[in-house]
Amino acid sequence: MAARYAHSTTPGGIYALVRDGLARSRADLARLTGLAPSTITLRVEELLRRGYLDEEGDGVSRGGRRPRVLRLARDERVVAGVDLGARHAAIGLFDVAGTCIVTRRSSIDITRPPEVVLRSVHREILDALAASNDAARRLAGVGLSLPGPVSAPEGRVISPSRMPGWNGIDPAAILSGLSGVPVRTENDANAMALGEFIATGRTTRHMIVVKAGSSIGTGVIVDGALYRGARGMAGDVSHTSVADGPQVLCSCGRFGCLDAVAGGRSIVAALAAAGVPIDDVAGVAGLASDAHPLATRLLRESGLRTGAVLATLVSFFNPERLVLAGVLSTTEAFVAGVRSSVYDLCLPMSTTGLELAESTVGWDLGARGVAALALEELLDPAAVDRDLGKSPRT
Amino acid sequence: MAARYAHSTTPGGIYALVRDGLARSRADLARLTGLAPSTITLRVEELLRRGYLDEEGDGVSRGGRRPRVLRLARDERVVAGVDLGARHAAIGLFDVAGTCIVTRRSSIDITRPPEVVLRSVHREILDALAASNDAARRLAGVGLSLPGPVSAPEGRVISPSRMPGWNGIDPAAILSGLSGVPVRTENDANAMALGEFIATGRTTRHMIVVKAGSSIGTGVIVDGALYRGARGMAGDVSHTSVADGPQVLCSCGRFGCLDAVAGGRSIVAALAAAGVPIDDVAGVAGLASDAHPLATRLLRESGLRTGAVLATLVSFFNPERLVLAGVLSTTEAFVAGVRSSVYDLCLPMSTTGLELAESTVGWDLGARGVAALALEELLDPAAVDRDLGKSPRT
DNA sequence: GAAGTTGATTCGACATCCGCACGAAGTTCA
DNA sequence: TGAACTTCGTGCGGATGTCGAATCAACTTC
Repeated sequence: MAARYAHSTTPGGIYALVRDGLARSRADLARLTGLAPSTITLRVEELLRRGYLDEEGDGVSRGGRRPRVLRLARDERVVAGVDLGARHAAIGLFDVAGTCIVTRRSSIDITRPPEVVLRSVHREILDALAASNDAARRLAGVGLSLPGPVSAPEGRVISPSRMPGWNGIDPAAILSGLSGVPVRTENDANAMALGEFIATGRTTRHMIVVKAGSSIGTGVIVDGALYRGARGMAGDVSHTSVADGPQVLCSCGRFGCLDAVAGGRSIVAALAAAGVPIDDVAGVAGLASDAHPLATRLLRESGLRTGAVLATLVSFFNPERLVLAGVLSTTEAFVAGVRSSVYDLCLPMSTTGLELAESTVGWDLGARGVAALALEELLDPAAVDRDLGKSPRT
Repeated sequence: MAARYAHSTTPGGIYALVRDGLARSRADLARLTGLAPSTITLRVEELLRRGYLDEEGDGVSRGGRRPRVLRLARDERVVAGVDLGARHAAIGLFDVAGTCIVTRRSSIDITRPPEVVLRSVHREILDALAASNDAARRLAGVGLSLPGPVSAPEGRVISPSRMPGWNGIDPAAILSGLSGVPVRTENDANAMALGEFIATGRTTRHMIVVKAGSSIGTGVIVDGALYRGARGMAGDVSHTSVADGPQVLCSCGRFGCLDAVAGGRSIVAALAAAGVPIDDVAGVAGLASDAHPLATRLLRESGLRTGAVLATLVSFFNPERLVLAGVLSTTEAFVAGVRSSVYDLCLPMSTTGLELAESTVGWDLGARGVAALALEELLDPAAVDRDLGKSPRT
């Protein structure tokens, strides 16, 4: 968070502090930026005059005069966060203040051509917008989360194992062409990490968020910002070998990859082989909640194996939080398995002070995260600086 | 590097740019900071007047007027970088410009009590200083690198497997008490990562440096700065389980840890068991350079196993460079093993653009890195800002 | 030797930000 | 029900810092 708001003394920086909910009054801003109250007054006045900020009325007193609460100026702009899974899409609409207007789920088939999938996504967005009972609202940006590697900074899909026909595609360009608004593409685990980071008040410095669903991936927060690595591939552990795991053939051609021995898809397959045919990963969780013995055992094993890889990552990365998200982590068995492995395989020095928790946000975690990404672009502090004719400070 | 020099428009920032060799002239500073040349003139003038900087004469022309080369003001202050291994200490003395005055190695026994070891280290530093033929020089700071986990920000040694009697110790306090100067403690792999980062011009954004010696550890550079994690434990992979490794009992009580199946100590033990008694890890490298079959095979296996863990880290962290350092990585067999594993186990998307190289710096890599840490404290940009009466900018 | 480049300085104009005093609007406690 | 204290926000003068343009300086190229 320190890193993220290093430039917070510019008008755009002040704007961002309000946008992200870190400051709600002029006094907050003065504290956070270190600027003199008088300076803040001038800056805020300008932002109010230009229509970037709004006053909401008085807040609660902290023992003295009540602060005058600031918020982003309400306007008609709306961003969509779209989290595409293998078979479902989660779509959320948010106003510029980041408040959720509506979320919905719909069925898709990610194996269909990008144009087809994205056209249907676009229709869903427009439909949700129309259903929101405010004709003035208009779409101003989209964040798109995909279940596969996305290169940075280009935003292209790179060799996705579960999305045939998407390799090398730039989905942002397609969806932007359909919708006429800027689109930001991100990997699903990264989107969830960002969503979790925001949901917990942007306070965690170093965090790993695990997306345990059909496949298993991680998103990484370093120093209060999403970490993408050199090419945007950071966090992709689905083809990591699991120590002591069974030598199952993986789609990548190797044996014993995490995805192949612990991913939700592998559990579905194992259940099917045992004569328990279910539709998808959600079905596994359903079975587990009914105390289905085999499903529970498979989930626990999946957790143990996932935990084995996470243990390595925890040792290496020494995060302060490790968050479990995704369908599998809604089951007690999986979570218990992860806990067991991590605490067994990590040295105490790595796990003391480590908070290992399940995400409290539900199925729209990724949509929220990727919407924040779109908002970030829409409400660009640098653009505010430009508008106010200030050169961005170092 | 962007992150490190985000505050570079303050006097201290300008000082740091010169200190770290990124700027050698006023024109360089103007380019790097974005400040107007006139502003740079004023700032530099102040720094010259205050005795922080010096002019060295003219540099080489780039097609126009020759730049007037700036450097840190020469003074009598010297910092020591001390890299303690299990049996040897590497000591380097550096002037404030970071120029190496002298390096030397000496024998130590890290299993002896901290006070004893550090007293001998202190004597060595004073001895080296006395031998440097400049009576005016005086010690002003020490960086201390240790072969075990060091907590951050406290700088205490945490459950080191090879340093009995050091647990919970604050070596900086002891050595500071002996020498009367500030001491900074750091883990050895972190020190090497910093040394490598500096030796390659501070240009790499995301990097993993592997210290492969008696034991195996990593140091991590994120966004151009040493990454320590939540508690300073980042990079410690010595007790990570190796996929498909032999189930050797490790000092931590588990089986198949990286240290136990690939660390130099394990190779020495394996050679001894086979009737090839050698002194230490350096002996293994010696044997390998004489094409000793067993030593070579063991080194290659060690490389393969180390590479297996590194493959996971590369997938997770997506660095732009992976650097091999330490005694083992001076052998072709070990390096070949690492390369083989990494390229076998990583997806191409993680290794395209990955530079996998051996460090070009020798045995004093860690000493250089940790000396830079001491210099950083000694030549604190914030102190310069304070001295010049400027408030540090955001 | 003229033209073009690069490096560095001078100086006036301008914008910014702070310090401080002050006003506004609360809470706490006798 | 005040008095004292706290927190929040504003107005104004002045110190400070930064920039821009012009200029000088010194070298390379042709």
